[in-house]
Amino acid sequence: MTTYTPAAASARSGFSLDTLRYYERIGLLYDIGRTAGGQRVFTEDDLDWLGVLRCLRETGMPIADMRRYAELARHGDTTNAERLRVLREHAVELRRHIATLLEQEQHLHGKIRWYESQADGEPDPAALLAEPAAAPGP
Amino acid sequence: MTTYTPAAASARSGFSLDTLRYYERIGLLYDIGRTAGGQRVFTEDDLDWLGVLRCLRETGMPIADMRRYAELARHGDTTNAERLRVLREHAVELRRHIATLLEQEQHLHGKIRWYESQADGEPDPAALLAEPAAAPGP
DNA sequence: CTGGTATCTGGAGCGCGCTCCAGGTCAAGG
DNA sequence: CCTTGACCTGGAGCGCGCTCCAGATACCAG
Repeated sequence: MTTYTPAAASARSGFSLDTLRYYERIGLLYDIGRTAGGQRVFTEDDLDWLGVLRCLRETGMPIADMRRYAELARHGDTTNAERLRVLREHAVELRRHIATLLEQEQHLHGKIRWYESQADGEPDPAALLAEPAAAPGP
Repeated sequence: MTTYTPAAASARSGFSLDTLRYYERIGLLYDIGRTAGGQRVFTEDDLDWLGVLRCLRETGMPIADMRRYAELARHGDTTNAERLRVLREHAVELRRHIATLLEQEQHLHGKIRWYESQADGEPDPAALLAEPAAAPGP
């Protein structure tokens, strides 16, 4: 069974060493193996779990919620239904977030187009009176 | 010319009073009018500008960058080209961010489907040996 | 065995983006 | 007028998610 040193786990997961230790301390990582001397030993499964953490983290789940999820995961398959609930709720949140980003992206491109039109029509002095802070349209 | 009290500006912009004051202190808001007694008076243009700030903020632009943008805006139309550059760069960042969110959303739904399949096929004991931490597919 | 690098622990510190507070001033209704 | 609620300033405090540090220990190549 392949195992990984902390440095390797850090490289593969993309989390810093300090973050890995921090995650263990606060309960996001659990049952991490140790050598006789007390150094951490990461397994493939640990790396898979870190992948899950990365997904949740990157999609904006707060650490507190991730702790709840980790707690459920630690308690075995009897918590599957609850875990499903958590993930579904998070997916809804995520969708909302993406939606507002897409919306604001439109505004942003509206402003960009406005500036582009300014660059093109530069010699027109009347255009300079327009309000750059305002959205280009009504 | 319509003007707004701080409370009204807060309500319309969605920023708290404290945030509006904070934004003025750090230079995101500038040339905000005052009454004889020193109370702020917001104009329509100020609210438009707050809309811009909201867009940039919600799309994840750091305050430091917004200050740069505000500084440019404060210096009139001669900075249009630079402002355009800033917005374009931000739009690229934003696109990248949305892309990773959409990607991770797929992972998330993959995990959700996995849990759903567990719920359905519950009586199969072999399924319980599968690793919930791992992504369902390759 | 020895030296050098990797890792350990507990705890302090940091950067960001607000948010709250104290102690006072302003403005509008009665 | 006078009260009452909105607003003012400067500065401290906070929640989050790490990140850094000191001082000690573990592992491994030579």
